[in-house]
Amino acid sequence: MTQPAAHRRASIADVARAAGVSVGTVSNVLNRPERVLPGTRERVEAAIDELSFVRNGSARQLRAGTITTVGAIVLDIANPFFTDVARGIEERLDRDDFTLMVASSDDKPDREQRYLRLFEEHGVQGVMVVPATDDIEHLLAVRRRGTGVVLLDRPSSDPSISSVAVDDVRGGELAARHLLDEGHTRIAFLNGPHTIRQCADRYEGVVKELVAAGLDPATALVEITVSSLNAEGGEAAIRGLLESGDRPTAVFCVNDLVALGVLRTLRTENIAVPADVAVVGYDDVAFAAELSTPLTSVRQPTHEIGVRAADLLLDGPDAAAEHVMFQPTLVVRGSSSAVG
Amino acid sequence: MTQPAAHRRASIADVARAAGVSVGTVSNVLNRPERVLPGTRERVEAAIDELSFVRNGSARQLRAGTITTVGAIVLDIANPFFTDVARGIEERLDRDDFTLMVASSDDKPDREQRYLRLFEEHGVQGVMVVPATDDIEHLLAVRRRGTGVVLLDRPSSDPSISSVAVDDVRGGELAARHLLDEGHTRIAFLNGPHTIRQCADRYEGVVKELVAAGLDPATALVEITVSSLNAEGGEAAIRGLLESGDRPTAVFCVNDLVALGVLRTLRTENIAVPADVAVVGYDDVAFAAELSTPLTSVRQPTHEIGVRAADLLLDGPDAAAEHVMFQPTLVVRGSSSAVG
DNA sequence: GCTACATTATGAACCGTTTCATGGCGCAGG
DNA sequence: CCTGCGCCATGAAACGGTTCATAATGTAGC
Repeated sequence: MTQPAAHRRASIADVARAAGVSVGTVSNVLNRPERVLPGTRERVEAAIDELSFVRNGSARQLRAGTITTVGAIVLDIANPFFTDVARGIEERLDRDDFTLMVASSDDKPDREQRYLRLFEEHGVQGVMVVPATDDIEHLLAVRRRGTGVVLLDRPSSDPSISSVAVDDVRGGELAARHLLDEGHTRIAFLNGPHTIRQCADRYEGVVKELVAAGLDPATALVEITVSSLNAEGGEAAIRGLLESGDRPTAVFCVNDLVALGVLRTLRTENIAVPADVAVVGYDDVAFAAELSTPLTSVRQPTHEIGVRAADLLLDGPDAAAEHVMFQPTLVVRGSSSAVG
Repeated sequence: MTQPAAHRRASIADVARAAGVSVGTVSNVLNRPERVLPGTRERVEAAIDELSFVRNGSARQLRAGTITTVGAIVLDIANPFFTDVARGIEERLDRDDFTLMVASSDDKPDREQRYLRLFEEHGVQGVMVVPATDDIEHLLAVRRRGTGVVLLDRPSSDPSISSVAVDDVRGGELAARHLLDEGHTRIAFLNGPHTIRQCADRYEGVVKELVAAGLDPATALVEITVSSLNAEGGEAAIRGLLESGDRPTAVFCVNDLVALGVLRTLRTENIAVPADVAVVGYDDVAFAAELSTPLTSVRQPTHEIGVRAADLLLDGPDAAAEHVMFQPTLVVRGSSSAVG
């Protein structure tokens, strides 16, 4: 009945007092109940209920040092690609009774830093990061200080940091090759900033393929940087392109959300897909196949990316860094091909 | 140059020693730099860099007691509805320099409990929860112990806990009313378990509307509980329904992901939508309008839900609990109506 | 030269756990 | 009866920060 002082949470000492035992015993009840006589244990448990005691995680961790949580920092929590990866991570972590906390950097380096620091300061076992910048020096520093780091969805430029990625250059090639095969010679690429490695790599792949086909990227390719990597960004970019007058015959979008915005806009503007403009997306999210014009997209093994990343992190900080690279595949549908 | 012992992170004491000052001074440099002479400050900062010191968040928090982080526990991190809400939360938190950690309960009460405990033990300012069960006694307990709690997407049955919800009974009514207006008299409702309040409420709304129209729910309505609240769940459920032989003329899905699975399956099976079977979803996610058969759906103000919830949490633990209830709207499209 | 006061730096107390050396106690074996 | 051992419970040290009363030093005013 008698609660401890107005706003202070009950501590282990309060419980000990209430149960008439020492703090050590309460701690034992909490952590190694088998070492405590059943009678004593019950008294302590009663006191815990009575005071509705909740362990102070900070104190616990301060002393014990470790915690079975890992953090994930993704670019955009509203992008199904990243959340599918997150589900893969969760599935793997669950097996080892680890927990996952997800944070979203919103492509912003300072937000990424902030969450990174937060995770590190709180002593998580490790962090999986989709970096918002090309420079990963800050991640190396975290790694050096003993926190596990796995790069998500982008290859590591450093041998000491593990990564699970998909070959984005190849992805760009696949998309470009397909559009070339369909007869397009003027392609717009609605891309994100090149500071995001995936964007730079996909661009590189596209250019490579154009050059291989004997085209001059300077004329055959127009790259537009979207304001945000989602449907709104796609919509704004395609509108700009349409208003500019010289409309390309094909649009390659850096992800399916951007493609969604493009398709939406083209439909509103009564521009036929793929007849007037072909559209290719990236990620092959769940709804891509069900759109009014089913979306051609570059598929990545999302779930598997998450699982492997968690694998690597759980291998522990002393395991040798590994660099997993998956290959993307192209899924052709109606948005880019009459046959699709 | 001389790093501290092999695997121990540098502590404030190490920094103090290296800089030739006391620990108190280091702490001041960290927290109130203006109180430290520039010269001293620089020496300390140099030592911090040198030792690549990172504050121990647990120790800091143990003493300081507070932390500017809030947690969110949603049912499914891969559901755009929840991540849109999360973005709303983030946007609001950002203004007050709070950070958000998201966890996914996967509809599982024990996972919800686990994350809840994790958040509470680590002393977050508050938690926003989409409860996986009808019983929220455990949330009340958290609240009583001084951690802020806001119910997300479901009304609070308790006056002491704030909530930001959308009228789900009304949502069910809107969907049912619409299908009745379209002439359907045998409706399948692919629903989640009634332990999830939203599911129970939407069911109630459907039944209400059927009764109001003079129909007997026992014959006019068949409720099927999906195995999971996503496309796979929807697919499995509709397959079961098709195989059972007596196919209803309309399917109402508890969310748009389930509806996506249904649409996908119906297309594969060459069943015309809405001619053979009408489909209505819930949430009006971004892609709903762009599907091959644009999806009729009950729209909820996702972003606004997140913003308001964060508002309430940031009001502090002593503010009076508030119960915000938004009204859903029906967006009619081609999946349920020829005119849509 | 002395006092009053402002500015900086100090170091010990404290936060709430876990851990571990220590001690009390009962019991079996000799 | 004594020894040795196993079982429980104890209480203090330790984790790494923050905070605060206090000390040291410098400066201004009289």
